[in-house]
Amino acid sequence: MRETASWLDGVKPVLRSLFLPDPRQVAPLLLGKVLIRRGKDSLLAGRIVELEAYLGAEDPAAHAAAGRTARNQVLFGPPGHAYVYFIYGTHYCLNVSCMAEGEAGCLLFRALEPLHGVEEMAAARRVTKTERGNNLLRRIAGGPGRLAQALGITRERDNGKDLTDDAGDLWIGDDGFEKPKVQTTARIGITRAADLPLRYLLAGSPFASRQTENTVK
DNA sequence: ATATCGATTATCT
DNA sequence: GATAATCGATATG
Repeated sequence: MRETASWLDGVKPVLRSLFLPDPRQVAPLLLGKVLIRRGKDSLLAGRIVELEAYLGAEDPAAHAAAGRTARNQVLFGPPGHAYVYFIYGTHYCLNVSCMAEGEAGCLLFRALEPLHGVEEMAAARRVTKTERGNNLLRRIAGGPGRLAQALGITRERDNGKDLTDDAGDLWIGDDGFEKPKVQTTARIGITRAADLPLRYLLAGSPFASRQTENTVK
């Protein structure tokens, strides 16, 4: 208990105003911040090393492209809130809403560097310790579906949560990490507007979802 | 190392 | 009825 409490010393929740601009402006500011999940007796945390921007009506790849629906309504709400969707019948993905109410930009969390609660996250992911070096760590949260599973994120539990509220159980903190060098590439895994350079990486991070396709555009 | 494929369901056409 | 912002397994060089 004392262990986990002390880990959060000096970690302050980010301000909602961080999420007010266009997600393309927010992404470089959000890289290097820490995503935190609090359980009853656990603290899970990882540094944000990979994000993708999704825009509004002008972005055919965005869930908001066709306007407001039951699924995507959080995107049209105030900034700094969790939009969680279920995909391929198997995976959850976490986004944070950006821009003012009524505008639907967001950022998809694509990879974390595990920082705290590694054993618990590994167990949730069912990865074993037989692998060496960063391979195990990368398999814990190196991908949008993986990081959601590592932190136990589901739509039912987390959709709509305020990620700037450190009294909640899912929030984003600033631990004073240096301003990161940012690398930009095309987005991954989409068919529409696949060429836009809207994927943002903490440059050189070994914890990104993929090590190839990381060329600077 | 890269390529291809199946899983499995909420959501939208 | 088709699709999807993924992942892990399997096959192949």
